[in-house]
Amino acid sequence: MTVYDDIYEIVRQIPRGKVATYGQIADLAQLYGKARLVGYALYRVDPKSDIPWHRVVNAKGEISHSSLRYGTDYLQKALLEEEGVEFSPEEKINLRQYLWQAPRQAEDTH
DNA sequence: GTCGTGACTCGAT
DNA sequence: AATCGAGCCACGA
Repeated sequence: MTVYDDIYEIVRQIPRGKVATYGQIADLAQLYGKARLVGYALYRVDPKSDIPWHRVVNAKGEISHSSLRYGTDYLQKALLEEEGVEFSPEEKINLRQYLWQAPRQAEDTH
């Protein structure tokens, strides 16, 4: 059991057509201020996994990626568009509209 | 064992 | 509004 498992669980809870930021996920995982771990966790995950990694974007609403890995930037944008998420001319997402409103006290379900 | 880097975020200038 | 720097933890060399 690692902190990554919590991150994965949270990412899986992101509803279709919504997006979440690294910082938000980190907060839900009780990792406030450690958003980099979230990015690292998603870096470790494979596109074929059950985790909707494409619904995770940075705080600016843009698609972030390390390097030219699998062209995941385009894939992510395509997947989000299929879910109904619109991109600005600058290829940004309007977080005011599409940001996932995480359930209150998600980290303390018991 | 140390050192550097990374799908990030925030506060201050 | 945009840019710079510091902070956080895990992993690879």
